[in-house]
Amino acid sequence: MAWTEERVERLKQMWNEGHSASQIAKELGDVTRNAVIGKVHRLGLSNRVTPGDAAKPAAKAEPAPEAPKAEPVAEAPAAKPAPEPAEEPAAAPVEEEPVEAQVPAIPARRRIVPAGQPLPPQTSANEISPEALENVREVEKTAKRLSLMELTERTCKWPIGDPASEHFWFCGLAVQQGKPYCEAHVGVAFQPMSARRDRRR
DNA sequence: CCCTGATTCGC
DNA sequence: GCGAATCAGG
Repeated sequence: MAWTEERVERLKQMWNEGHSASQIAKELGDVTRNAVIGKVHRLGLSNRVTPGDAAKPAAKAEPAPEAPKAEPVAEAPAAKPAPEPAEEPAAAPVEEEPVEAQVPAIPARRRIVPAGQPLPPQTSANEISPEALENVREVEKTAKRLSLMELTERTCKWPIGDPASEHFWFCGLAVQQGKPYCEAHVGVAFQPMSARRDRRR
């Protein structure tokens, strides 16, 4: 199918609205995302401001053979439109991003746990947001209940139940890209440092 | 592996 | 002009 004015118009609109090339392709029909991207470029659109895409150096295939000079670019600290958490990691030198807890929040009830493995993380209710916890409970009802052997790189590895009992399995839902857990579990597994300090005592 | 956009180049 | 193939990155 050709690029009629109508379709081009639709393309422009959607592109400017922030839809991805594949989304646009699906919407228009009879075109691949490649076709859309190609058209976008020929139309001179392209570098729109995609949320989540702070700064993308678009150089690669044909790097200028010139000596790479370090330019003293006055780069703004990239004011991210993140109106979500009003959390401030105190006045700490931000190295990368608010350090996340790499390990599921372990219950502080270790002392009453008989010898053995630590309890599965989800068995405790600490300072995680109630909504998140509620969400997790709901999600766990639909868990795939995978065994260790059934886990793959794209299945949520959040443990559910007592590892020593028969009623133990892994969530198994689709993981959030990059993360080891599904969305719901990522929500309770990764806490900002600020929220973790001084739990005990 | 899923996805994103960017670029190249034969058509 | 078109877009598949490919590349680069998340």
